[in-house]
Amino acid sequence: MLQLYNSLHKRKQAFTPIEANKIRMYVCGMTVYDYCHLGHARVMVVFDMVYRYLQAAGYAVTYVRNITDIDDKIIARAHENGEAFSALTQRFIAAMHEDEDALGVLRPSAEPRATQTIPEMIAMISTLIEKGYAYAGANGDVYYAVAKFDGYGKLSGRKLDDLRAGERIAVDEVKNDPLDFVLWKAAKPEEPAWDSPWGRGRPGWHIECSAMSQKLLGDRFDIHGGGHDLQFPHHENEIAQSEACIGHQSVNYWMHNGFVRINDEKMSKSLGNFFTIREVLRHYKAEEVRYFILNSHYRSPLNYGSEPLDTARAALTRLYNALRGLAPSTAPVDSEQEQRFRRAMDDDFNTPEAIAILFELAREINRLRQEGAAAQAAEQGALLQRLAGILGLLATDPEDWFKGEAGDGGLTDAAIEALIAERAAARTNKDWARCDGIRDQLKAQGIVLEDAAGGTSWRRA
RNA sequence: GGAGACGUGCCUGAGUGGUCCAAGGGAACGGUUUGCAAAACCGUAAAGCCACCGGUUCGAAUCCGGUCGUCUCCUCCA
Repeated sequence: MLQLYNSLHKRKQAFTPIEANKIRMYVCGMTVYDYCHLGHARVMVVFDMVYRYLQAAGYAVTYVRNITDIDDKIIARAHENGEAFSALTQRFIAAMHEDEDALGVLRPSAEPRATQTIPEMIAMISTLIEKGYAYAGANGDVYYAVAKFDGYGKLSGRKLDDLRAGERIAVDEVKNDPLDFVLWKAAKPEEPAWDSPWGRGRPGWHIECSAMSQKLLGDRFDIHGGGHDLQFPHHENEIAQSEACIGHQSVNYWMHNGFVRINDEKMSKSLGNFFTIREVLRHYKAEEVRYFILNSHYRSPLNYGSEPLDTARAALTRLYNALRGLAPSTAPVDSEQEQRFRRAMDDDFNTPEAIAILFELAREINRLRQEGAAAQAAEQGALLQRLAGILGLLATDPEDWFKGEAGDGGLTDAAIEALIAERAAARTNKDWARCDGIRDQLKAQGIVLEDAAGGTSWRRA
């Protein structure tokens, strides 16, 4: 029985889908004006893990993750670059897809774009005005009247009075209430704009998600996810918009993932302390990054640094080592390990616990191997691969993982094999000096040799 | 100022009333294996009371209160 932490109620709850065996899930995606950083990577990987696990658990999952492709920052950046905003967003959408593919993130069922959902947004805003939840300002902007919505603050645990007491709310004479937020922004000349009943303009950020989720998932869906920082105001505003519009609850479970941090500080664009995914992938394999993310619980803070990534590398080396050279086989069904794996995952996606079970399997495989039980080892190997696959791990062929690619100026596979053959001859002659010389020579070039009963294998460290 | 989260070994990271003298990974130490290594297996050590203080309970890392510390949100942010 899946239990998940619902941010709306601040506790774990048993998960019950709206429709039996089906799940509709929406996650707030990226605003595409720059390369994705590790914080984005965490959202991608975490919800990819959720998506994979829910499917493995037997649900038919419709997973929607939007793309915000119109926004102030996009307009500003395009202006700086002297290019059309659509050219900018197209480029960064492509880059985002490259990063996702590298990280083994499955494409969502749908990736709606804000600019392709404008009519739905306009319709929704119109409904909100009709129902008295929104009003058009004198300047052509349309605002949501926060005070009109009774449940405002229920997700983020805020009270209107507390918000008003905050010093950071700017006074704005166009708004009836400083807390009101914009649904439609009148366009300045030269800015991208769409026609609307309130004049040419563009949608506010919050209405985008309400409209896109409703368009693709309907008035009521199961799970809504996103980064923890979106809880307020973005998700709070989404609730206000969607629920005022349809007249009932729209999302059953809200999930928020924790931040990636640098030296105990949130990694963010505004702080400037971020690493892009592609930067990190120059030093580490994508699977190491994925392991690093999944090795802590999705709601915990995650500190980025070289040590945890190195640890991830060592951990994956151990797991792949267990799989190396195993014959293809069929995994046992409903084994004790699999049950425990599922129990861990059912407990609000406890991936660290689930990963611990992968290591137990690795140990078991190595043990069986030593005992000469090759067939059983292969079965457990198949199980290890299947369970890891639910996390999007261990999908690479072990040989490829270990051998990787020869870097610039590095030894080719053939050159390495030749030296190993030469060393094998020296071994037969018990010419240990020559043997060790070759091994040291290779080691100096990042090649590690491992002698086993069946012969010598090697890996790029 | 308001709201909230967190504080577990050398590092990382689970565990949220008894099965915990606390999982898993990394690092360390010993043994087996190896020509020697590496990898692997077996084992050991490492958290003297799970930030600190007090309370509830037959029993707490786990619940409650306080203290200290760290972080987040209240402005765009995943």
